[in-house]
Amino acid sequence: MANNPEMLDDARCKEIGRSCACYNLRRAARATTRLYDDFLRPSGLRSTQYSVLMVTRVLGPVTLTKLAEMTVTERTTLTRNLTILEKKGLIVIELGKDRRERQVSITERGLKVLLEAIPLWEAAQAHIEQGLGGDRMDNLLKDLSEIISLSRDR
Amino acid sequence: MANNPEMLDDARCKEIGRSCACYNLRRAARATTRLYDDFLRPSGLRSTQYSVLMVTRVLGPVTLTKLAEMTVTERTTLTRNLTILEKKGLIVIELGKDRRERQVSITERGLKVLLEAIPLWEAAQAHIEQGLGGDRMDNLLKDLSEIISLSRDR
DNA sequence: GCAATTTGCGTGTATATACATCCTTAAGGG
DNA sequence: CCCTTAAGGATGTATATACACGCAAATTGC
Repeated sequence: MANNPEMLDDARCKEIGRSCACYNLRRAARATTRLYDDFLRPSGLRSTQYSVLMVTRVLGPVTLTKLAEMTVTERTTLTRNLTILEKKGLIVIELGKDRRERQVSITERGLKVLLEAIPLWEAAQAHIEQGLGGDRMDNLLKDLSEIISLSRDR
Repeated sequence: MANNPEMLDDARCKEIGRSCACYNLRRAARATTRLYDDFLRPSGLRSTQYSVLMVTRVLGPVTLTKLAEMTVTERTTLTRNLTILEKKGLIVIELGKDRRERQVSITERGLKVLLEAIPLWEAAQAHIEQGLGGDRMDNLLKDLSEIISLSRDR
């Protein structure tokens, strides 16, 4: 493979386009996001909102920073995402004992919406899982997990 | 596995969080985007901009719609992304023979910036590729391609 | 116990993303 | 040729994302 930094030929560019982890992960993320958004539409939740709500449900009252770590999201991004869920009445954000912290919890209404959304999510997930096959799916999830770790430590 | 739509127990929620293709693809995409953005910073390009520029370089003068299909992006999203690259002088957008179409081409300046960015991209890519291993990487790219196909046909 | 540092968050700004909707141009049908 | 339909784009609005920067509270060093 030519690696001359002065070279910018067609074949080399095509290879980069084909093999770029970031490009292809982003493309796949956009594609699946549209699929899941489509299925989730009746619930009024977008894919991101569904995920954040579900993680909040699992982690119970949890700080913003912890939630950001779990979801691999910038704190400042999550602040804005949470504001939307709060306005919808699906979560509450309260001051912790440590008054710098914000404790995030799901509300009754949030649980109700989540319960409605789960079958919709399952339909989207089944579409992908059945198409890809269980083994490939498990493998993919492991690879994605590894990719996250690799991207973090540098 | 319990599948009762009334159930919302902890274990089931955790399983959903662990296995959701959309959630995990988005997390991985965010993680890699930060990594690649970090490496690409000296070039002044973000990951998305680098990708669009590279695809434009490969496809030559290409219409907006075609570019949107390739990158799995909404036409309306790409319109805005391209505007930024145009303002930077890295691409030009011209009317085609069919005057509804917009023909997108990379400029000399765009080629120059791309040439600077490629070694930076290679460093980021190497970090992932070496960490994951060539075989797993190839496999991942195939899976992502399949995921895109699956997400499209419904 | 106070000053310096660290930790946890929010805001300003820019980019990225998509849907609904509208405009313009091309293609077809008679 | 005109009318209808389809195709290609742009704009309005909302959400998603991240970095630089600033603020307040907690922690640490001495």
